Amino acid sequence: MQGLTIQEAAQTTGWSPRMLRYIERAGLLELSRSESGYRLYGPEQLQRLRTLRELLARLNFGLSELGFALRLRREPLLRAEVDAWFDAEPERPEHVDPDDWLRWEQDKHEALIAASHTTHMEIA
Amino acid sequence: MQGLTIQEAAQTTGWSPRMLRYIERAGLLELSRSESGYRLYGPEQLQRLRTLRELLARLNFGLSELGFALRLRREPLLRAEVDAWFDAEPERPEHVDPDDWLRWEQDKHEALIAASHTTHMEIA
DNA sequence: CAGACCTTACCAAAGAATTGTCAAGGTTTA
DNA sequence: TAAACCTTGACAATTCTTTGGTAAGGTCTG
Repeated sequence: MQGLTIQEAAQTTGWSPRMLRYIERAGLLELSRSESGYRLYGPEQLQRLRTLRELLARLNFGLSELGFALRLRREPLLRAEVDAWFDAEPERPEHVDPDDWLRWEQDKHEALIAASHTTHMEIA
Repeated sequence: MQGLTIQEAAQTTGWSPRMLRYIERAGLLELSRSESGYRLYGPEQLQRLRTLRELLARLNFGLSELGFALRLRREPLLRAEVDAWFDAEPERPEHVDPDDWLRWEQDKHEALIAASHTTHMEIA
């Protein structure tokens, strides 16, 4: 039987079994199955799961967001429409006070979603 | 004073004033401001707001997801890491039962997140 | 100056995503 | 066969996002 069972995989990756199923369900990891339907985690899957943990923690986003990134790669139409929306007619806003981009100390949670946009735009 | 005020913009776009501020805060729309700090919505902004409504409804995703798409374009590092994760060593899973991809009638909410991956993969 | 706007900040209701847990039933292994 | 796994499905606690208010104070217009 090639690969670890879900419980073993959980131990070595730090995810709970519940989450491992969730991640699979979200389309973020493909698994092989044993004859009888058991999930089988190989070295590559384990590696990806560990990397995943790191990514989410380090870059500050969640599974649903990664799920959307996946949609963007799998659905060219979606990708196109989203790109189109972003690229539409920027029409220079005249009055963009640089203050607006430093005024980053505000509402408890609205700050969070906003913060994500600057997270990796260091002082530079 | 070039542009509609937030209340007027709300009326013609279908968003609430609260949401218009939220959208701006999320980095999804840049606005000019009047001398005294009032948000000014020009025709382009109004158009983008209407399009946005459509997009979200039609393609079935939310502001946070679009926010993440924005991060992906603005933060090349993030983009690179996410791409790298997706592209890592696919290691063919031997046993991918096509049933797994039709067994789409399940858990009340887990079905939803999963469904997003097939939404636009018609019968074809 | 009064009324009707606007601003930001905060609190909280409603919804959705995340995560645990348990039940009913099949598999593996000692 | 019994213990210790696995499967899927469901319910539910927790947490995060989305959305609406409301308060305190500034602006615009009559």
